[in-house]
Amino acid sequence: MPSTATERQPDTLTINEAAETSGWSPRMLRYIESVGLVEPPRSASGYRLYGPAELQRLRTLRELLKGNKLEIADVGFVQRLRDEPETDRAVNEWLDQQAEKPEEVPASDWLSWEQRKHQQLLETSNSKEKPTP
Amino acid sequence: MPSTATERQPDTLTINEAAETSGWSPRMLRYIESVGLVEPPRSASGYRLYGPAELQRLRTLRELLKGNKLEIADVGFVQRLRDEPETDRAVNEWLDQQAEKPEEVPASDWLSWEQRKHQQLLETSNSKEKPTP
DNA sequence: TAAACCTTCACACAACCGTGATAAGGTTGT
DNA sequence: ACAACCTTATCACGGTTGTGTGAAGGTTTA
Repeated sequence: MPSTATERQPDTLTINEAAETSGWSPRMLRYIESVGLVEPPRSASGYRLYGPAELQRLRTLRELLKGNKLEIADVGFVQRLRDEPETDRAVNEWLDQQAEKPEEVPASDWLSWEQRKHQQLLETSNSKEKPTP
Repeated sequence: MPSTATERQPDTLTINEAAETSGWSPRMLRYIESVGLVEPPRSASGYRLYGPAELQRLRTLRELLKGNKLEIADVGFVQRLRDEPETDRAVNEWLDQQAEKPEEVPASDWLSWEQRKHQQLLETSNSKEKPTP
């Protein structure tokens, strides 16, 4: 039989294989995908195909969470703050208000930094579509 | 009777008064304090004393949450990221890994921005003690 | 075709979050 | 001294997170 378009690449793993080599359970791989942290491509019939990049992300995610006392939702929240610079700016402004001992910190430093940051964010973010998984 | 050191300033409110004028319930004022977002000073006998600054923060917090679909814990988490620049850096690096289409974005921009950011953070953060409430 | 995968959906459950209510006890003010 | 506050601590309860288990059904492969 000739090779078709749906043929599996040599180093793409299916979900149970990826689960074994990454340490996550299949259930958690689906959950992590639903949160938007590691979204593997799909085969023509809908199977998740984990490649080396996804496996690497899954392993480093594990270390990230364990090493910093973080939860999956926390990382998802930071991702949301990147996608919504206005929200990020609003929260940071509110927190700045707290530290506002006006004679100690000019605060314009913080503001200009925030502005640079979001400008970079907009310049850098290219093609962030979520095609309704 | 002569004035003592514990005499209340004219524009400091006790918790129930602060609750009425801020819209939060007394319960939530204690909760918000436990999360570390608005920590009013205490009288000699332990009563919370809300001044104009605290009331302002409580009102803007309300708007912040409603306007951005945020929860109290979310704001607390951003505060934690400010207190722990290493954690913030770790999460952002992990998220950068995802967007790493190396031929499109130099990524050194992002890195240098992150470095500027945390340098500013360190320079700016002065006297952040939490005296075990 | 039948086993062994995969898919989504749903029930379950401990742990925590936001919130109220309530109890037991100290403080303030008249 | 007594009412009206304040304090901390606890029970409660619906909602979310992180996780397992299982059902009902498509796909791959021997």
